[in-house]
Formats: sequence, C-alpha cells, structure tokens
Amino acid sequence: MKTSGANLDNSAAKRPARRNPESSKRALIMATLDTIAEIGITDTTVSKIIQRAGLSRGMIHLHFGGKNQLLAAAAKSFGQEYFDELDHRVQQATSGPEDVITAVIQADLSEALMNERSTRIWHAFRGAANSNDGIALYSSTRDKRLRDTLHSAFKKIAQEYGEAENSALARDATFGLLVLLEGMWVDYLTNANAFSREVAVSIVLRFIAGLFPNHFQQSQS
Amino acid sequence: MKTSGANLDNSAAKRPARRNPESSKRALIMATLDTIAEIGITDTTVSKIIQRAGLSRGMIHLHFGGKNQLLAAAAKSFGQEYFDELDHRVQQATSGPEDVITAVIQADLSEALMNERSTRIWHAFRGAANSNDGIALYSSTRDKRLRDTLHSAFKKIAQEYGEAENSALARDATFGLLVLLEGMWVDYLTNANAFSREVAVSIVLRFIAGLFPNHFQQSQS
DNA sequence: ATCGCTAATGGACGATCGTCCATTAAATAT
DNA sequence: ATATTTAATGGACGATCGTCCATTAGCGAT
Repeated sequence: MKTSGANLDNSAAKRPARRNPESSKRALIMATLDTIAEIGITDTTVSKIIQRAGLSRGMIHLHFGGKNQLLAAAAKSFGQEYFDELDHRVQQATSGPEDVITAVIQADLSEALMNERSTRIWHAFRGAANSNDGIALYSSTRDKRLRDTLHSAFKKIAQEYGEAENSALARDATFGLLVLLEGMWVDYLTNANAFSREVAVSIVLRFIAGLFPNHFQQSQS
Repeated sequence: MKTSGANLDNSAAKRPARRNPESSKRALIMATLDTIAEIGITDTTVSKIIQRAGLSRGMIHLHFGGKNQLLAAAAKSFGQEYFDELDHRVQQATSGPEDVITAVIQADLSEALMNERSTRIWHAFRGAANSNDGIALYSSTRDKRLRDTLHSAFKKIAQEYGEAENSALARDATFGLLVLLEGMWVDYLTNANAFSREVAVSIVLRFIAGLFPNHFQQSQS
C-alpha cells in the first residue's frame, strides 16, 4: 500500500529489472504521473517520485537532466497515452463524419480516457503549463488534435446546410464541442462520484443536434 | 515592475498603513492572489507573498496561522469577489428568467469576471482543492451558487414545454450551461489571446436555444 | 508622561527541496 | 579471465521551504 507493487512488475515481466535504461525511464514517468494524480503536482517532489518508482535518487538527473524535464517527458507520455486510446476507439467506427464525431464524444467521456487519474493529471499539467515551457508543449496537444479531427468532420456535415453559414457553422460546432468536453473533464474532476457519463453524452449530443437539426437525433424525444 | 506599487496604495488611500490588522490581512490576501496568478500556486511561497505585500515574515502566521489557511482565506475572498461582481451585473436585469440567464452568461464571460488573472487563480484553486480541504470549501462555491440561480430560472422556462420533460429539461440545461461556461474558462486560460467573447456568448446561446427553441433566439439566422 | 496591549518585525530553526558527483556494479568486449 | 563501458547508486551540498518566537514599536488608557 505504501510504495511497492506497481513498479515491481517490470522485474517480473521479462526480467529487465536492472541495467535497462528504457525500463527505468518508463518507471520514472509512470511514478511521476501516479504521484501527480495522487497528491497533486505541487507536492510531487523528486523524493516522492523515486520512492514510488523504487529507484535511486540520481536516476532523474541521469536520464532526464532534471525534474522539470522529467515532468515534460511525463506530459508528453500522458498525451500519447490519451491519443493511443482515442485513436483506437475512433478508428473502429469511420463510416461517416457523424459516426466519427459520436465516437470521439463517447471515447472522450469513457472511463478509459476520462477517469480520476487522467483528469487530475490533465488539470495539473494545464496549470503548470503557464510556468513550464516543456509541459506547455504537450499539454495543449489534446485540444489541437481533437480540433483538427472534429473540424474536418463537421465541415463535411455542414455542407448539407445553408451555404452562407458553412464555414462559421463548422467552426462554431468544433469550438463548442471542444469547450463542452473540456468542461466535462473539469466537472468530473470536481465531483467524480456524482458525474454521470450517460447524462454527459446526452447533453453533448443535444448541443450538437441543436446546431445540426438533421443529424445527431437522439432516441428520446 | 518588481514588487512595489500595487500594495503601496493602501498607505496612500487613508493612511491605515501601519497598525491596522484588517488592512494587513487584505494586503496579504491580495498579494497571495496576485502571486498565484503570476507564477502559479506551486511557486507561490511565503517569501514571495510577503515580499509582494511589503510586509514582514511573521504576518502570515500571526494573522492566518499558516500558509495553508492564508490560501484558504484567499480562496474565500476570491469567490466573494466573483459573486459581488456577478450579483451586481445580474441584479440589473431581472425582468424574467430568460434575462437572468442571459445576464449570467454575459457576466461570466465578461472581462470583469473572466480574465487572465481570475482564470489562472480559479484553475490553481481547483487543482489545490484535491489536497487542501480549506481551499476545497470555497473553490466549488462558484458552481453551486451558479447552479441554484440557473436551475430556478430554467425551471420557470421549462414549464412552457412538455410536461414529461420539465424536470429533466431544466436539470440538463443547468448542467450543460454550467459545463459550457467552465469549458470557456479553461479555453480562455489556455489561449487568452485567441479567445473571442462574442463567439463564446454566441455559442452558449446557441446551445441554450437548442434546448428551448421558443426562447433565446439569436439575431443571426 | 507612563503604562499596557498588541500589531508588527525579522532572524533562527529544522526539514526538505533539487542538483550533482564520486563510487559501485552489471553487462559487454577483448 | 580481464578490461571497458555505462547504468545505477546514495549521500553531500547549498538553497529554500514554512513555522515559530523573542523583540520592537505604535497606539489608547490611565
């Protein structure tokens, strides 16, 4: 319960226990993310990280050059974790732009992506991005990639509506949906127990349906 | 540009410069908020706070009992600042629930409430609430009061629609609007320069209009 | 003018921060 | 078997953290 367990499996996996720099790097990054999720980035110190990883003190400076660069690497890894899972879920349903958007919404609000750990880490990196340029590089990645994916999908749908609004409609829908999803993450962070994923998906779809009345019809009247 | 200026006006205002505990408390709280907004809550130390306030080191322990309790007091003060301004703006337009909701939206997205300083402080307190119970008490106040105000307004409007959906409609509208506004604050925090308040208001109103087609009509088709 | 109260001061304190490096040890090359 | 290379160790280091308190100084009461 203290600090052992999560990091010992790398020695049980394939016996790369020692003398494996890549394994050590990953262990440090995972320990960093877990620590941030548990006690916040303010209380995440070098001592806590190496204690959780079960490694020695000098590893951080050896492999990353310092704490800030470890944090930046952790932010990058966290972003990649998110997109690996997102892409895996969205790729399965690409029969049309409407399905892509629905898949993104459901994926972003799924427990695999939006959980207590990820929302805390996401929030911590967001706040730290103001003073840590290394983190800032990767903390906004989530938005940019989501923005591109959604924007291209919305543009296809918007073509079926009025010509004069095409550009503005796709732009507003992208921005609104992104903001809505961001707000959902914040809301989940504040009170995860009272949060309902079903209600969240329903509300997001209602918002989109308001912009595109001919699409995104919901089952309930 | 360094640390003087902002806090010297309390001596120029009414000459309560010294020997005034209330003035000292306020100066410490303001210095705390300004420091958090400028360098983040992680780097906000006792030394930085008292340096900015131009006071002595022992004041924090004397008036608040410690740094954590000063942070909690700052969170409370920040929440009150927000509601004082919000109430002032909403009270001016209370001709109906529709106007109340519109006023809340425009107020929450106005520069007086949603600016770089407030979004950074709000974000910092949100993150610190996970580990600081004193902050947690006041950090979610914004949501709760907004929720009550909006929910009662939406209930009145929802009565004009289908009976079966009245309760769910008002609840979803409140939740959705709150989430949307939270997301707007996050979006403003990430890129304040590219943020457009007009677009934000427009999108929020479009979302509400999607739920209540007979209300919240926008000028543009 | 003197006393009493308390706001205010600023240095001391131990703890902890992040960085760094001399040393150890494991894996590879000779 | 020996030498070389380098991942890994863990303690030392100065800086800074937040807390605390002996002391100073301003203000009202007597």
